Amino acid sequence: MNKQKSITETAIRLFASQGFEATTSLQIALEVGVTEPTVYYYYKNKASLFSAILEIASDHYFAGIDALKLSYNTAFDCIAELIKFHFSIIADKPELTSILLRSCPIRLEDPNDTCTKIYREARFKLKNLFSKALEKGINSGEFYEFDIDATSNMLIAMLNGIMRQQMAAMDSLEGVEATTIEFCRKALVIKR
Amino acid sequence: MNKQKSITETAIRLFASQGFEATTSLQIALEVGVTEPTVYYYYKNKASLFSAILEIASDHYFAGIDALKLSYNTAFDCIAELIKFHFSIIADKPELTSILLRSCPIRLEDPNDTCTKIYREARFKLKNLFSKALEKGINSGEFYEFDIDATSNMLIAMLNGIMRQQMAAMDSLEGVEATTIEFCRKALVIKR
Amino acid sequence: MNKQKSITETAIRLFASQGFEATTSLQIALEVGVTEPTVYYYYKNKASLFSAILEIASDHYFAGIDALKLSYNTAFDCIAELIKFHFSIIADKPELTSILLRSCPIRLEDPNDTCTKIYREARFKLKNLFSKALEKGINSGEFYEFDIDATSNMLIAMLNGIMRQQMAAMDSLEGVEATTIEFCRKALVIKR
Amino acid sequence: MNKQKSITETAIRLFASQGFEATTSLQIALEVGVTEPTVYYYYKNKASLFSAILEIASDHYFAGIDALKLSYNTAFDCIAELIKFHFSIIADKPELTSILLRSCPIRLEDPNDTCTKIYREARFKLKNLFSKALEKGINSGEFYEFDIDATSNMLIAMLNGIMRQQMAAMDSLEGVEATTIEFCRKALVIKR
DNA sequence: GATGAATGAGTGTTCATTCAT
DNA sequence: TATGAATGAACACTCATTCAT
Repeated sequence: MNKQKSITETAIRLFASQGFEATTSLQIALEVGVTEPTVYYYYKNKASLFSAILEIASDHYFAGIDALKLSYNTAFDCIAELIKFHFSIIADKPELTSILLRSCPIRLEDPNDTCTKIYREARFKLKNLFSKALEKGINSGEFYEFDIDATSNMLIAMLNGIMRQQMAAMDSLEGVEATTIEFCRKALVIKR
Repeated sequence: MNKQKSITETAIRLFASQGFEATTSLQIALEVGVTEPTVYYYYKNKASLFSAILEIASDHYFAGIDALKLSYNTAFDCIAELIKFHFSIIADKPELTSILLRSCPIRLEDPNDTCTKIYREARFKLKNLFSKALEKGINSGEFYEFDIDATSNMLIAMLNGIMRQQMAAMDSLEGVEATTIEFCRKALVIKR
Repeated sequence: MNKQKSITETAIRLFASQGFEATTSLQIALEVGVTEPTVYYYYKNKASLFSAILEIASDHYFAGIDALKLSYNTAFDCIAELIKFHFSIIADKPELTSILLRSCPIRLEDPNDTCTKIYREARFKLKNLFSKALEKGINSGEFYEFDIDATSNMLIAMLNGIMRQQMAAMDSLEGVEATTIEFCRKALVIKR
Repeated sequence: MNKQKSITETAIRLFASQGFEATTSLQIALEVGVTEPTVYYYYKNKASLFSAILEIASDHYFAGIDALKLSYNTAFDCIAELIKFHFSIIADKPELTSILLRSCPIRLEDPNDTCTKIYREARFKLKNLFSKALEKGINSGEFYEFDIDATSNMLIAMLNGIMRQQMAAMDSLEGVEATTIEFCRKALVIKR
C-alpha cells in the first residue's frame, strides 16, 4: 500500500545485509515490486535514500539513549544500563543497528556527510554519558580513580566492538552481555 | 622502479582508505603511473590483487602473534602482551591492519573466501590464546572465576572495537592503551 | 520508431554478415542510432540477443518445414519439394538462413546451447522427412534400392553445402536449383 | 626443438578446433611452452600466422588435386576419383581440412585476403576438373546431357557440404562415401 | 503517482602487439 | 633467439539517473 514505506524498508534490509555500494537501485525496486523511477520519485538519490535511513536509525538510537533514566543510585548502574541498552537495540532493530555500525565509518572525511554527523553526535552523547557516570563514581568513591577521558573512549570502542561481533554472530555469544557487565563492574567498582 | 611493488603498495593504500569496491583498477593504475593492463599483468583479478594483499596482511599479523612469548610469570602478562601487540601493529602497519579489520567482515557468507578464512583463523588463534591465559589465571588463583568462553569472546570483540576506533582516530586517543590494560587488570586480577 | 525491432533487425544483419564474435554491441547500437545500454535494456546479453534471433530464424524454418504438404503422388515429389523449400528460404530470408547455416556448427560441444538444440532438431526433422520419402519410393518401386540412412545423411549434407554456396554466391548460380532436382531425380528414380 | 614448427602445429590444432577469432596468441604460446613475443618473432601477425597455415593447407590440398591422374577410361571415374580424394583428405589431414573448410568463407569481401584467394583458386580448379569430366562424359555419350556449368557448381557445393558434415560427424556417417559415389553414378551415367 | 525508455559515465577485463634487453 | 614488461584499443556489461508520458 504505502510504497514509500516499502521502499524504505526494503532498502534497510538490503543496505544492512549487503552494504551501500553493493545494493543497487534496481534491486531495491525489484524487491519492492515497483520500477526504478519510483524509487527516485520518493528519494532524490540513492545517497539521500541512505541518508533517510540513517536518520531513522539514528533517531531510534538517540531516542533510546535519551529515554534512559540514568539518575540511579549507583554510578555503575548507569554504566550497566548503557551496556544493556546497546545489547537491546541489536535484538530490537538489528538491521538499523547494523547499518549504523557498519556503514558509518567508511567515509569520515566529508564533515557534511550524514554519516559523519551521526557518528560525531553519537560519540559526543556517549562520551558525555560515560564521562558523567565515571565522574560520579569516582567522586563518590564507588569507582577506582581512572582517567575519565581515556576510559570513556575505551568503553565506547569496546561497546562498538562487542556489538559488531554480536551482529556477525559467528559463534555462540551467549553470556557475553552478562560477562561484559561483570567485567566492567570488576574493573570499575572498588571492592569492599 | 619495481612496478609490481608499486602497484601492490598503492592498492594497499587505496583499499585501506576506500575499501575494495570503491577502489577501481583504473585508479590504482593512474596513481602508480602505469596503464590498467599493467595491473592485470601482475594480478589476474582485482580480487586476486586484494587476496594477495590480505595474504601479506595476515602473514604479518600471524607472524606477530606467533612471535609473542607468552610464557610469562603471570597470566595477566599474557593478556597485557596480547593487548599491546594489537596496539603495536596499528602503529607499525596501519594500512594493512585497516584492511584486515575493515574488509574482512563484509562477505562472510562464502566459506572459501580468503577473507573468511583469515577471519576464522584469527578468531581461532586469539580465542586459544585468551582462553589459555584466562584458564591459567583462574587455576592459579590470580584471576577471578570467569566464564572462559564468554570472556575470551568479549575480550576479542573489545580489542577489535578499540583497534577500529584507534584507526579512525577522530579525536585524541592518547592513553587508551594504558587505560585498556589497567581496565583489564582490575577486571581480571584478584586484589590482595 | 520501435527500437527493439530496429535492434533485432540490425543485429540480424550484422550477425549474418560478420558472425557472432565479430559483431560488437557498440556496433549494433551505433547502427541503430541508440547507445549501448539500450541494447542491454531489451536483451540481457549479447548471447541472449543472439539466441532470440536464432529462435526467430528456427521458428521460421521449422514453420516452413511443417507447412510442407508432402503427401504427394510420388516419392520424388517429396524430395523435390524439400529441395525447393530450402532454396526458397534463402530467397525469402537470406540473413536468418545465413545465421542458421553459419553460426550453428561453431560450438556444438555444449548440448544445452540454443545452437546445438536447433541443429539437432533440424537434422532430426530432415532425416525423418528424407528417410520416409526414400522408404516410400523404394517400397513402391519408384526408387532404386538405396541405403536409406546413408542416403538421407548425404542428401542433408548436400543441401547444406548447396545452400551455403548459394548464400556466398560468388558466381552465377543460376540453374542450380533445377539442376539439383534433376540430378537427384536421375539418381533416385528408376528409368522405364 | 624447432619452435616455429611447434608454434605452427599448435596453431593449426587450435584454429581447427576453435576458429581464428576464439584462438588467442597467448593460448598458442602457452600450449607451445614459449612466450607470446616468440610467436611474433616468427610471424608478424596473428593473421599472417593464419595465412601461413592456410598456405600449408592449400598447398597440401592443391598438391593432392594436381596429383590425381584423371586420364582414366571413363568420365565417371574422374568424378569418382575427385569425390574419393575429398573424403581421403579428411582422414589424412583433418585439421588442415577443417581450417580450409570452416575458416575461409567467413570474410569473402576482401579480394586480397589469403582466404579469398585460396577459395577462388580452389573453386576454379574444381570447376575445371568437374567441367572437363562432365564434358567428356557428355560428348562420349557416357553421361546424360547436363548443363555443365550448373552441374559442376552443384557438385562442388555438394562435396563441400558432405565434407563439412563428415567433419562435424554428429552421427554415424558410415557408407556416406560409397553412397555418394553411387548416387552420382546413377545421376550421371546413362544406363544401358 | 508511476513507468517505459533511454543514457553518460564508468568498470573489470582481454588481446594483439611492441620494445628494450 | 627469446622474453619480461608494458600498453592502446577495445569489449561486454552495469548503474544511477533522467524525462516524456
